[in-house]
Amino acid sequence: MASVYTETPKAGITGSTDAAAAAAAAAAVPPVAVVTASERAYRQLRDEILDGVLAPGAGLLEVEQSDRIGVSRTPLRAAIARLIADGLVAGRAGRGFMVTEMSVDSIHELYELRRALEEHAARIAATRRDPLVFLELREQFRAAPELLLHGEAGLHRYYALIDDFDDALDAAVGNPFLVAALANVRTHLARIRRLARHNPARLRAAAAEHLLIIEAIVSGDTSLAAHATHVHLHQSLSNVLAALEANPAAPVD
Amino acid sequence: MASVYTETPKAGITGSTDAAAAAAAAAAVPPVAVVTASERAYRQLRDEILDGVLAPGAGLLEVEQSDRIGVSRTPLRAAIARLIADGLVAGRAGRGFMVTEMSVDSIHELYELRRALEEHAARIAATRRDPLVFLELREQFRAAPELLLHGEAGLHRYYALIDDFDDALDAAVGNPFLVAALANVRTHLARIRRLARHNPARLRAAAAEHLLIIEAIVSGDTSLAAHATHVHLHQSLSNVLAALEANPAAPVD
DNA sequence: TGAAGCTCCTATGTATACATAGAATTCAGG
DNA sequence: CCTGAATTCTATGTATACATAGGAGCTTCA
Repeated sequence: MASVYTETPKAGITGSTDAAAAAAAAAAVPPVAVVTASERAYRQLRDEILDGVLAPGAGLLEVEQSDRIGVSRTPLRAAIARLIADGLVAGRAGRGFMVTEMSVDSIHELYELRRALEEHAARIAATRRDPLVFLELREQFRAAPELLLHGEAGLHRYYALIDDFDDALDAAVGNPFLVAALANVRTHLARIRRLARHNPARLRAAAAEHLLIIEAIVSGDTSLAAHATHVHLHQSLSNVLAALEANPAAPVD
Repeated sequence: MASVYTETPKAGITGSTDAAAAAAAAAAVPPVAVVTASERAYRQLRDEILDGVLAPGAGLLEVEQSDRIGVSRTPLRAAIARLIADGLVAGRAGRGFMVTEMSVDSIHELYELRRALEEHAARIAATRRDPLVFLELREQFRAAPELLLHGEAGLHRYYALIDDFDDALDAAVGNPFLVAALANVRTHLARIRRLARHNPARLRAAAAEHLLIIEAIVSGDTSLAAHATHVHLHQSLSNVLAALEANPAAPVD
């Protein structure tokens, strides 16, 4: 698709860096910002579901949503079809569609799949990785705890760092099937993260866990990479469940 | 839905007879085959891709396909959207869509994901299985080599048996996320199986490998279940690659 | 003859009108 | 007052007409 940055009307804290990148991309790719209506509808609905703006169980009516987003029913239907494929929306028998629920059971199930995929991915990455990339990541994660002392901006950079790690893992794995499966898991994970965020102690511990995984990958220790990933996911799940226990109410504001 | 057989737009001379038949059918079986047009289009295209009737790399034009299948472009677009989500179809930049290719590399990649998922599933099944189900399956697989001596019909029953095994595995796992990921893998696998079928010796060996997995699951031996699955997948991949080596040409007639 | 530009054409993207099934509501009867 | 059935209403499923982008082919000029 043409432009990567057509949405996010309010982001852009990094300013000039992003602008420069966008400009370079635009120069390289003349067909600017021809994002289709269905793409816009898909991204907006997806973001809103992931952010909890559209709560689990919320009904999605075609006319209502198409009117709200400003596209006709046809592209909106395409968007909903994609969301159904993502598992974020489910069709109700006769009465429209709804945002899928995320029960505690389904969180367990999601993490079970996540374990299978990420442990395997970690093993593979430890074999096929580009050492330089992960050496750089190691430095970043060593400095990560520092980020957590700098408020909201630092938090954002921390999360961006985790995204970088995920990207590096995907690149090292180099397997489109596995990467796609991981992407699907991360989609659902994004809905869960909302519940458990803002826990500095946990984030510091998570950084240390990531660091161990990275060191295992750097040194090519497949077994340690897998086991460290297992431990990390165990701790992550525990944290999520504890957060849910403490705040059983629906996470939507 | 008006009629299930809308494809004859000019029929309708029989009038009352059809109406009576429709009424009788509706009375007898309320949930009558009200398969939507998009569902029909999806299934037909999917089957044709999996069977190789639509060869990898083949172009899919909306008008052409909608005309051929007998639905309008709208439901056909929905069908193609689902196929894209399945990874069976990819959009080409400006020139329509095409059936995705299956290179030797992508076969390796698919089996890498398959290993991750099925080994994990086997472990889980060995823990959560219903013993009776797998004891029954064990009997069936013990008798499986016999099936291979009875021509085409026996072959069909053999493949049906493997489907039963997959279903039992899914049921034992009881994890919608994992089951969905497995289903996706099996979809792509179906395209590969065409290449390597009709090899009685391999099928007999595969039955023995399945038997070992089942026995591990029955006895709750998680480690053996995973390792036996790994071995099975290794042999399966080897067989596929050997078949490809022997017949490098595209399998499509 | 080659290359560059233009035109046409094709195939997707979008909007809208219409058909239809299922749910909710309401009305009638007991 | 409750129950049942018919009706209305709503929301999806489908068809089709129109808009538009991108490429292929042709034409023209050097």
